[in-house]
Amino acid sequence: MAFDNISSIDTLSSKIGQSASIAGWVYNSRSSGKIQFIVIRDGTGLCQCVAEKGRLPDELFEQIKHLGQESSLAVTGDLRADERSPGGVELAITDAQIIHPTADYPITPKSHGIDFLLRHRHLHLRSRRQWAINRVRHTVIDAVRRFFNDNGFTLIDTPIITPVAGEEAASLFELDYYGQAMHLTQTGQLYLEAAALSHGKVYCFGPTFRAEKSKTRRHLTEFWMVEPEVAFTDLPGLLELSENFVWRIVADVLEKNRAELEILEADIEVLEKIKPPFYRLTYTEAVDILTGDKAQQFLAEQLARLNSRKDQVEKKITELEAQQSQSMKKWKADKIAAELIELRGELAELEQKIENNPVHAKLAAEFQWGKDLGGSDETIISSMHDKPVFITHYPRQAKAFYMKKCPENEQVVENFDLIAPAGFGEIIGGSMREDDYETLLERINEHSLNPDNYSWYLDLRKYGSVPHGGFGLGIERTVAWLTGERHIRQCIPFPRMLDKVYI
RNA sequence: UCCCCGAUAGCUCAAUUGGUAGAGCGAGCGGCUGUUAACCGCUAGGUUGUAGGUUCGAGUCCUACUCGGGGAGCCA
Repeated sequence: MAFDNISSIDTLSSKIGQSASIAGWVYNSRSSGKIQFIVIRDGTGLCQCVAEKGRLPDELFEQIKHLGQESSLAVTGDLRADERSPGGVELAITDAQIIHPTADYPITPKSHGIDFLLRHRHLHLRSRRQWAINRVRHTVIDAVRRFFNDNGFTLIDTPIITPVAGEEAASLFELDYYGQAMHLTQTGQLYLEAAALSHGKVYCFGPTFRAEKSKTRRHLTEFWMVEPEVAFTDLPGLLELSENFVWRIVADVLEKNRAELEILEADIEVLEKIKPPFYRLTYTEAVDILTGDKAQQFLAEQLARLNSRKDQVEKKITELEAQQSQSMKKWKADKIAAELIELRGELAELEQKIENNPVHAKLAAEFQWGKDLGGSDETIISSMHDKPVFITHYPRQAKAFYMKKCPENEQVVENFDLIAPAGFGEIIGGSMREDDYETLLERINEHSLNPDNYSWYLDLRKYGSVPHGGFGLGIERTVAWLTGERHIRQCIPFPRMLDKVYI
């Protein structure tokens, strides 16, 4: 069989009534004596293929019957519309070529633990959920590039190997560069500022590395970040740029990946509401919310909801366990056992949240003006809103040396974070940059940094300095937010995590 | 670095008070012409993470370690 007559599955619905060939892998198969159903995936979709005894050679029928999951094959047959097929189109097999029969595929159609799946990441990428997430990721990245390219930005690639830290954080991966200590980049920003004074509007997009000891669902040691930098702008201008940018990403994903979002059970209705203007809070206002009655009340309500759900789940578990002790049909007993496993999982998760709730409430209530907002604080603010929230004007002492002091209040800087709604948390961090030579030098000294390491960066303030600023958006966090995936390790094909690289 | 939880068949999980380690999926064989994580029957599959301890007896209790998950701090 030549492959030049192969149709991709996503084009089959326009060919109903015709004969077609597809090539792919066995996603699932069921046999029923003289009729077999094989669901084939080809990277563009799923197609249920039917082998009916008599319509194809007996020998082939037997071969197909014994095909394991993920066997590769090409099949030819007649296309017909059928509601019972997953894609609405069904292929009645008349011929097939088995390309590579597979036995003992490790990832079965039943559930698996995360450790097992990550050890089999090379195969896990074929699963429906991972497939859908990676398609959304593709759209997000495409939207990012299109947005900037369509709006007069020039792509500037910044180095991955850098001699100095972008921010003073010590948690960088160190590299032996011909005997000299270098680091893997944690931001392209400083270089981008140089480029912005050449092109006006620039962006960089690439992998970023952080050696922080953060073991949470929001952290990876290697992740992708896009960073625009704009000359002649101000903080309101940056906020407007960010919200239009995020809006475009959401709109593109909604337009191009509706099917994927449905597979992922993402909340499409909520995403459709994501339109500018986003909410704007200052850091001080955010602190007032956190330490005020509103947040405490919100958390108390959340706790009540969690507890009532916990009671429901516990009651259900007790009921099912009681049923289990009675005699019953085997299939029913199995169903109850499966349900129990799921409920116990949910119960464990609820208990964790119930345990964390008062801790988060305490952290929020006792929050002191001047600290950076913690993960749980962001989650609270995030959960209280249905659209992304900007938080601006953080205390100077909590932020990086290059952020521009606010002219009206020198205790704060002109920066912002964008918090995704519904509890996901920060997806963007950005600021206006200090553009005055003397002030920047002061700030470098304040942070006990060596000015010699920043001489070229300081130079930018000596020759035609202008007000400028930019931000960074984390791709994996954005994908996690849009897809409803709770952990960002699922939002990059091959995740690198604290102390853990599987493949 | 700290706190909590866990480790039982290839995978997901059971195992009552400390008393003969089970089920489903997956694999193999058989049956079934409309299945949707199909179903039904049969078969194979185990050093209960490692090391020690308590006990007549340990998957279950104790100690240490290893690995994994979640969270805090820190950070994007």
